[in-house]
Amino acid sequence: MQISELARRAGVPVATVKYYLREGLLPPGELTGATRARYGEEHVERLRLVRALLGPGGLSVARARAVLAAVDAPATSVHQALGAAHRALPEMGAAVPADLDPARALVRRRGWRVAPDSPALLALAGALEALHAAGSPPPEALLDRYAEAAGRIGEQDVAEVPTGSVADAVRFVVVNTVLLEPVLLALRRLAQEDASGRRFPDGD
Amino acid sequence: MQISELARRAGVPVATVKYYLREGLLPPGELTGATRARYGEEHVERLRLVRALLGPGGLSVARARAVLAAVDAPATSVHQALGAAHRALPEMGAAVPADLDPARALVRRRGWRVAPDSPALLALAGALEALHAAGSPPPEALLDRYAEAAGRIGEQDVAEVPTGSVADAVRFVVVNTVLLEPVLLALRRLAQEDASGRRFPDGD
DNA sequence: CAATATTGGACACCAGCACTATCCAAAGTC
DNA sequence: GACTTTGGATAGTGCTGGTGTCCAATATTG
Repeated sequence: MQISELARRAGVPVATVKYYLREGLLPPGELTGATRARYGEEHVERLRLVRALLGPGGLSVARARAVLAAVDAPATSVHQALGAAHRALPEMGAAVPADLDPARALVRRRGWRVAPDSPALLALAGALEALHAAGSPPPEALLDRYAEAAGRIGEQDVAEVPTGSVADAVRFVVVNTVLLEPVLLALRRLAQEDASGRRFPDGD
Repeated sequence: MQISELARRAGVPVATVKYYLREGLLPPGELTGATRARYGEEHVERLRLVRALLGPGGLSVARARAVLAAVDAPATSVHQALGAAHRALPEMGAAVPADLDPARALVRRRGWRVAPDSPALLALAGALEALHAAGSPPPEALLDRYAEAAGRIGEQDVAEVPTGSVADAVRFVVVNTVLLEPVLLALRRLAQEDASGRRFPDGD
């Protein structure tokens, strides 16, 4: 198929497809002449993935490129690939937290073993600092419950990873890590809404 | 104190403080002359809150304005105020999901009572659609576990809300809803990292 | 075979966002 | 009285995620 059909199939303007090709989010089609290239089913899927990562996933183009590079890279082991995918995915607050200790303490209380320079650890420290600066330092007990709930989720995320093919595993991890985030946040808000309705019953 | 001291105290450039004043994120100081205004401690706190919402909280200026308006609005009941704050906080995917049913079904399975037009419900539907489009439709069981974990968190979020003053309650809800999101996401990634290390033990 | 349409590729351009810089006259400060 | 700072207004910046326009080369159609 040609670019116009590819664009139509994924519901994306042709100009935007060209943009993604330029940005390296989409692999080039097979050239069949100076002004003709052929695209396949896999391009349609990839394009849909790109749209999902950029839109609901909330990734920037640059981050999506890094993430997709991790997806494409031939990996040797699942764990290694997961690590690469995770590292490509910072996306979290860019602020450089001054004090990692509260985050480290929380992780230690859970008994989690994580890399000392894990981006998520930095993000956690930054988020805790922001809460402090905003005048609402969260009590330890609350954080522990958050961590417990997050632990369940992370456990389950990893348990679901398919072990058949490394490539499949990586794709699975990337898609689920990114695209289940909005799901989780939306569910939290819905749960809050429900709980609020039960705790403060009135005619809104 | 004057604008320069306010800016210094919060670690923000003066030009940026002026910008926030223009944008209505920060209430104007008390004018003491044509070219002089006085700011108080509450401006420092508010400015820090604004920075936390815009930076780690990930809100846009427009969204932050809406959220802060909800914080400032004199509310009559806690539940009402929470609803207003929640509604000011969409921030979630702007895509208009075509099919709300999967999201509704998930909420119903949990027994949650939420508004049928809740922004979070739309966000959930959109996120589920994105997963589908990306070729990784999540199994129901996985979603149910996510919902269960989210339920615990939402429950706890609401349980912590102070009931003394409505204003305090609103501020608490807004700050915690927004600023605990990055905490939760970071914790999930850390839990994934830990679980991955346990499931796929090797020398990274 | 000629008229028309489409393509890949290059480049310029655009709108929105969060600031940032400059300027000004009025008002403090030393 | 010189110097600095202020609030307020306006314009400009850098970045991001696209769009629009143009081109010669190639299909496709009549």
